[in-house]
Amino acid sequence: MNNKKIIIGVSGGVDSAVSMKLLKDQEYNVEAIFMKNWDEDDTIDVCTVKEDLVYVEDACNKLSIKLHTVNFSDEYWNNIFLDFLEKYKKGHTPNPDILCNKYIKFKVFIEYAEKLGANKVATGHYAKIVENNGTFFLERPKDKKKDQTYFLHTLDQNQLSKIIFPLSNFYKSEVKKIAKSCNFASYNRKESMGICFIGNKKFKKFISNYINNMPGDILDDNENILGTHKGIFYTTIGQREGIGIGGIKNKKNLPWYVYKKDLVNNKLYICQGNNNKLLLHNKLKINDMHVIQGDTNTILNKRLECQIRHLGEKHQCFINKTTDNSFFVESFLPFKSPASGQSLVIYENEKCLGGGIITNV
RNA sequence: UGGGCCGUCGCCAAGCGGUUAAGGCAUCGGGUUUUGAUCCCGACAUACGUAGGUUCGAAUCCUUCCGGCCCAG
Repeated sequence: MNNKKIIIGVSGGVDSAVSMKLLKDQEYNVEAIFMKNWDEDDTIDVCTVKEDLVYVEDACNKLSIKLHTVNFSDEYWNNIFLDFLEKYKKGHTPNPDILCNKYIKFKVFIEYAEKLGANKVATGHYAKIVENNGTFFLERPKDKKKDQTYFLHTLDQNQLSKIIFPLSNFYKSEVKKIAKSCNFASYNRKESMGICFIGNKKFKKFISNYINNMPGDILDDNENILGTHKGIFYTTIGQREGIGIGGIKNKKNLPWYVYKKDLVNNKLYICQGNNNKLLLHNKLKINDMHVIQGDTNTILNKRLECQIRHLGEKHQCFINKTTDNSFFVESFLPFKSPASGQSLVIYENEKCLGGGIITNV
């Protein structure tokens, strides 16, 4: 039993608590790690870390699992947050949670687990890992509505070989039932959302602490000035909320969406209607392409599927290499409001093949 | 200064004598979502530029004034 030592990363939510329980049932020697990746004194207010820890301790106690607490704030700051800020300052919209999985949850965390004598780690992600003759594949989980492969597409063979996702064949509803039967305090806890270190609903306020926002013009596609924005960094492509443009004479009664940001002139361009052509793009340029298995040639010139956001619309697509070593992804169904900095993730049936960063359109 | 038009929620905008004064946008609150967004649901004018009048009854008719626009000048 002791050679089946596994370290599980826990968050305080039901998913990781139930994952512990499932691993325990499989007679693993389970120990838990609660990662702290942010020093809460830097956040705006709400410190959820303490509260999370209460739930974690509750589950660990009920399962008699040893709990370790680690602080990866420095690693997080250096590997993720600085990059995150850098991208934002360039007008991109990065996805820190993807980087967090790549550099923290499945790198620093694995290294730490190995020091504790475990050769396997687990998390409560909804995703599946399948091994075939020594090659590991990342696949969509049973519960398609909770599919988190989008956030995990940067993992490599080495990482996948060490990970177990206990929830790969469970529906969320089943997980909740198990949590209830185990009497975990977290069983009906509200899901936490938003970037891990910010929490929900505070994004603009948060980002303004790190980036200077200057007011500027809001224009339509004919260069008519429609209003003033509070700062171009507050916004992202496809955004509706917060633009503050009301009804305008001789314009349609449709909401306005950001379709372009002009960093140089600090101008924000908006258009009306969720399906406005200005928001739609059939071809995206992708950088930093990562492929989970094999090399990037394996994804070229064949019909694949991709999505540009978590749980987003699935696009049939073809991928080509560009002359400058980037990739073009073409889709018949246009991508709606693609934002540079966001990730495009590629699939073939149930398999997640990898993905890259949208650079421009 | 003559002539014409117009002033209804933060913004657009219906209503033209009896309506609980449409609707959209914005905003706010909630739901969905381990990024940013999107999306969904809910809230949101006892009040119709002002002061009088007509009428059983006015945002709707008349007059005063205030404000804005257009054409003449």
